[in-house]
Amino acid sequence: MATIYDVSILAGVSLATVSRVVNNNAKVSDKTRKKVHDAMEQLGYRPNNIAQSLASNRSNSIGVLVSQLDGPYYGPMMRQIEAVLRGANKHAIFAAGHSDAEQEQEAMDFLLNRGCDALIVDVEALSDEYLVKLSQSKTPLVLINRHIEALRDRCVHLDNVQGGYLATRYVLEQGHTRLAFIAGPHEKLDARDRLTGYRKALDEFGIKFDAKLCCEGDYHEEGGYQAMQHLLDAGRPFTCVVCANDQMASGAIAACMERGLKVPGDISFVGFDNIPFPRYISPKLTTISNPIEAMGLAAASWILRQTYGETPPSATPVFQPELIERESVRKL
Amino acid sequence: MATIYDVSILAGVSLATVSRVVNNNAKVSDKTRKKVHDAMEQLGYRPNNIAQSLASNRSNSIGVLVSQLDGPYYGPMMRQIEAVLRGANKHAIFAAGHSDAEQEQEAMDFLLNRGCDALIVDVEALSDEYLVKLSQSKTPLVLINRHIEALRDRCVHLDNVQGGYLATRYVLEQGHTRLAFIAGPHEKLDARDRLTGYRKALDEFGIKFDAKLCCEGDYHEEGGYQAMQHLLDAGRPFTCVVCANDQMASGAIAACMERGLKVPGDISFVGFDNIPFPRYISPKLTTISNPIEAMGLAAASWILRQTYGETPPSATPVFQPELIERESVRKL
DNA sequence: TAGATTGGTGTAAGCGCTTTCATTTTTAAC
DNA sequence: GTTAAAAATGAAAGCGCTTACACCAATCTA
Repeated sequence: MATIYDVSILAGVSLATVSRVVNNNAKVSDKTRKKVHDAMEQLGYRPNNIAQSLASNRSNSIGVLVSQLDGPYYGPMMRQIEAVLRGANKHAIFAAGHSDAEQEQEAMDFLLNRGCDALIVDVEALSDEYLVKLSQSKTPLVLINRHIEALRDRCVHLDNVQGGYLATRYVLEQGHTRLAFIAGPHEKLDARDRLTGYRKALDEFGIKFDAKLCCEGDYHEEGGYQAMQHLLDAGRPFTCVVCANDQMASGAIAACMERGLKVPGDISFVGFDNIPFPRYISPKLTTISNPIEAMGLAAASWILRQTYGETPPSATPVFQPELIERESVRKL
Repeated sequence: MATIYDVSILAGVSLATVSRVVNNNAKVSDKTRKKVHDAMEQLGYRPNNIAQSLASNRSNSIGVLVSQLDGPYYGPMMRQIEAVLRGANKHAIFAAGHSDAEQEQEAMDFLLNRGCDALIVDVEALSDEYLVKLSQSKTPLVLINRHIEALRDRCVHLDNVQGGYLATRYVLEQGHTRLAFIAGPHEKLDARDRLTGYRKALDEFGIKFDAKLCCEGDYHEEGGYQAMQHLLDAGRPFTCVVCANDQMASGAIAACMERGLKVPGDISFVGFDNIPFPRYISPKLTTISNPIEAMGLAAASWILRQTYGETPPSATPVFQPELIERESVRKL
């Protein structure tokens, strides 16, 4: 592999000059620039990223810590982040935290050790204090799916309360009055927020919240399936289930089907997140949009500007959910 | 940040000795080792990965090139790869090739420029010749979902012909004789193989392949949906559809539902890949298993041994698909 | 025309490690 | 107690690049 030295010899200039044309960051005469470009081309020269990083104290890598690398939720976000970063000739190092304090911490250390220039982080178990402290180090940081007031201009998140509210208000408007709720894990902020939105809408319609009709799931199909069994076995009547995400809604619907219940004939469903799959099941799932791709884009752009840009980025916006009306809710 | 130099001063030893204890790769007396460890602890020393890489000509990163970063297929594979690599204190750099020659080439260059120590590659558009040539460079390479005879010991792939065969044989055994097939994109090898398996089973049962009942999709829900519309509109009768993957099967089932056709009452379906979602729709999809996680594991382990291990890895096995019988096929 | 700019280029000192080779210390053998 | 072999350590030369600084020539300014 040709080095910058080889190029400088062939072009008849100094190392420094070659470096300048590679980085395009200082005055070089057109004539010299051409000589260098010709030499680079002739040698098939590729800058050694690692040497660049060491010398410049920049790794050109951004650490991305998410709960999991698979699943319908993080996939699109990662895709967007990768695309934006690669477009800027940076790269992402993805790590999975699995919603567990120890694993999240280990993943953070891993990324920090890797010399990431900045971090995009979606963690649940790490404490606010830790994140605030981390944000004060010189490594830029942006938080996804989390709202910490002290870090508000670097939190990319959805208004989950509003989402829960929209979903619930919609079914109430359709005439349902006996609602059940399949919640996400209570330790997750977004899950709590979605529940808050649910209760807010109930309040607004003067319906009392019934804890017996609120069941906690794991955000996966299986959890929704089991929660639905509980709900059905509890003996309390209801005509509609609001689910804290689409995956649980799918599991819950499967449970109904198994018992011969019609959806939405007997029971109506609203989901949350608008993941691709449930658009293709019958009935098509009415749900709440979650612009995760836009959030990934926002996070990556913010980080690029903050870390490598000349002008600092503006504060990140709070993303707004919207109702996506399909076929899983019956009008009463 | 403390450097190796700081540690050496505090411990009263030379740089070289500190490096030895950090890498644990040469004889160091217990006494010295302890002094160094104490000094490292006291200073909170963390080796600078980038400097290590430059000096040792090892980046400790493995490039992973897949078609896409999202979707039910690659997610689990990436998760597995990340877990294995991180366990070995290496990291993956993921890049998406989008099944397009230009983008795949660009992604390859990107990863190569990044100084990856090895590559795990799932590409469709890049030619066999290119890959063979690449494999002759000093960067170890393993191919996923592809079979190149010259590189057979480093191809991690599923026996897709067998999978297509199993799916088809099963429905034939259930008494179906008029089958349709929704294929994957013909430019993809695995799609062609699955179709080959389908035809093989038809042959075996003495049923003539009918091109009118074979429709190409895009491996996504939408493609399956549209292919199904075609099939239904073609006017040729059939009782069962073999789909080249689960996503298309889901889309196709949605198309049937929309027309009021019962599944499996009117039309039976088999999928392929066993992705999580269709287990939770009604009817539960009968499909062919695809051990993508095991394949990710195999690929990552192979690469670790090949690149950093003392003993070279053995040849990669061909993974075998299995039928997963659920509820979407009616016995005639 | 002297002096001050400015643009273009080169020199060389690192960045924080690894690793070869030489040197010193310890151990074992007699 | 010698002496040779083995074990432990240190000195120093890079790895391929960036960048502060120095330098020289060309261009202005008055």
